[in-house]
Amino acid sequence: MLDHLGDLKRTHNCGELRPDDAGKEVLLMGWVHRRRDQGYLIFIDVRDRWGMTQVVFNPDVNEQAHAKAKSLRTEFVVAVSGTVHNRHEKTINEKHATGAIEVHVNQLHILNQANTPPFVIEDRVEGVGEELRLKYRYLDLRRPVLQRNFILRHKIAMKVREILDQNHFLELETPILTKSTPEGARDYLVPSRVHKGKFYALPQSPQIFKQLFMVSGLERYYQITRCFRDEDLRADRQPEFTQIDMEMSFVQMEDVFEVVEHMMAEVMTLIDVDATRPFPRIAYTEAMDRYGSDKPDRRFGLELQDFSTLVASCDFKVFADCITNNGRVKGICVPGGSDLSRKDIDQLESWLKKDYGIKGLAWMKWTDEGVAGGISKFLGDLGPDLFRAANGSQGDLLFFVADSREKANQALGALRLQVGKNRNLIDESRFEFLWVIDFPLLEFDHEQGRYIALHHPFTSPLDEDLPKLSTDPGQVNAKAYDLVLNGFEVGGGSIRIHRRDVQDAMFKALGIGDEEANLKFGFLLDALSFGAPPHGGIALGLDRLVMIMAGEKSLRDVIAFPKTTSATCLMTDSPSEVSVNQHVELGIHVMRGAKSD
RNA sequence: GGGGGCGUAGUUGAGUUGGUUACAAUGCCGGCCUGUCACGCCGGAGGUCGCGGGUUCAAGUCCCGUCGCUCCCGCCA
Repeated sequence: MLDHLGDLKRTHNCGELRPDDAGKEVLLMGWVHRRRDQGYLIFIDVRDRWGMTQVVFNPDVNEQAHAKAKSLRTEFVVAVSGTVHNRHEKTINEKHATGAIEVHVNQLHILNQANTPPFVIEDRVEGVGEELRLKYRYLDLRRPVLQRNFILRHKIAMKVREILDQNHFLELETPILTKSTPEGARDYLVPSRVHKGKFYALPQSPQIFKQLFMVSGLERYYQITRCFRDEDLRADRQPEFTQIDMEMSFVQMEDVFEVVEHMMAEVMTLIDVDATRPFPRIAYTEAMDRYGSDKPDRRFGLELQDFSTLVASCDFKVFADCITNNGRVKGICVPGGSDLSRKDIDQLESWLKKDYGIKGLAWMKWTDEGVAGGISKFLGDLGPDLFRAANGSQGDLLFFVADSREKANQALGALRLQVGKNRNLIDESRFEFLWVIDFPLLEFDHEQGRYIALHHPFTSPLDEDLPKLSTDPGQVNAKAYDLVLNGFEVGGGSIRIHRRDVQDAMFKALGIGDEEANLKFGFLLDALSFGAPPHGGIALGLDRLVMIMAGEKSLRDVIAFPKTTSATCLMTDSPSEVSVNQHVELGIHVMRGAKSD
């Protein structure tokens, strides 16, 4: 029989009672975490968001409550009132903050029953399958580890708002139902009932709207807002995610860096990390050359080495020919890597060949008997020279990739990360911020036969590169920047184009004609012609930031109701089919089994 | 779109070369227990081996297909 809540009121939460509270009459509410029925004594751990408190049912204290407690099961919702007692020395539980006290219950209210949960509500349930956890997400979210993540997420959002408010930013909202734009990620579309055959798009980011706020003279904007991108998922990519979106007027890159670094440093104090400022900066090309990545993880070394000059005229044809064909011979030196087995190396090689299209992964070891194995026999005296060039020492292993600069960088960048993980070279206690700057404005898309914006089409070119926009677009650098933390891109932004003539030139370079530009972005172009101030900003990925700060490996652990890798929700079973009536109302005809190219 | 891993009691896993009634832990149910805290002890229930097809005298095990979860490549201005 269930009890009503009535006018019962909590006096304390389950995490706060201490020996000082001994003697107090208290009332706790929460879930039955665990039941230990000793026959005479019944111990129950009552759990709420704040912690866990042991309550004791003793027939000598209250026989009725003791009898009622017999029926309690895991996850029942209870209210217990009783007296706080210090535990005997021998029975103190050091594992819990409340472990020195217990509540002797004289009244038990069972507020709700519970089915046996499909998995134990415990932190150490690493084994529970993702599928179950997602289906019963509300139970998964009862686990203290996940609750900690969301408490941290809340604190981060609060801190962000606090700092931005201090810096005179206004929190402003932008539409969720908006206009589909070309360029960029695939849009999620929403059909219009009123205008059949027409669609809204969910925002990939509020990019254009925040620029319009600047035109409006609101000067400083921010928003913690949802963004949507219909692309395939990864551990660090969900179809809907949250950005800390910011924009400021009358600023240069340095002003944006200043605000963001200040904000991030404050945010990091929430996990007792002291972020050293200013954050280091690295040019995009240097990042690619040294780390093989535009988001380098600087918590460990293993930097890429360029051996091209050394091997240019060597006898090993693979290397020499590669250099002759304008390629690069690069590599990484793995400290102590001579213990890698042939099998380990073969696995790495076949992975890199498949995923990064390189022709092969060469290697050699510096063993007790000198440089040996792999390609060392083709290199002769050059072997030791290469180890020296890479600052290697005995016991190390050198990996080589001979390919185009881009492919070599990309493959070695992936290898560097893999080796760093496999050999535990990454110090998880470190938090390394990094600005990546000097991005190219455009990159040539061979499939489309035109330039596309590397960042987005509203990114300002460097002032000095402006003339090259019409003559040599590929050589123009952008006023764009990414914020990288521990190998994740946690933010990206730019100084925007605020002049109509420059925006026109940009669209021209992108091969977007006047007509198309007007159709897609006419309102922005108009706005730029009414006195738009110089402005710029950034968008920070809140989910990724929380994930990294919480020490989690997946975005799913910091998003309350995340999607699976196939973009479904196992709890609500969305997406789902809708009635034909709804199709008709929206003017939609569904083509089953239709395939796009 | 492509590649890898996983799928067996409620849950997490084991299951040999294809061979009798599919195993363990935990959870669940019942009983016992006055200091437990991942309580303990005794007993019990619990299975469409993801799904479909094939090979075979015989399939959890081999083959083909398919679905789901997951990691990666492509994609993600």
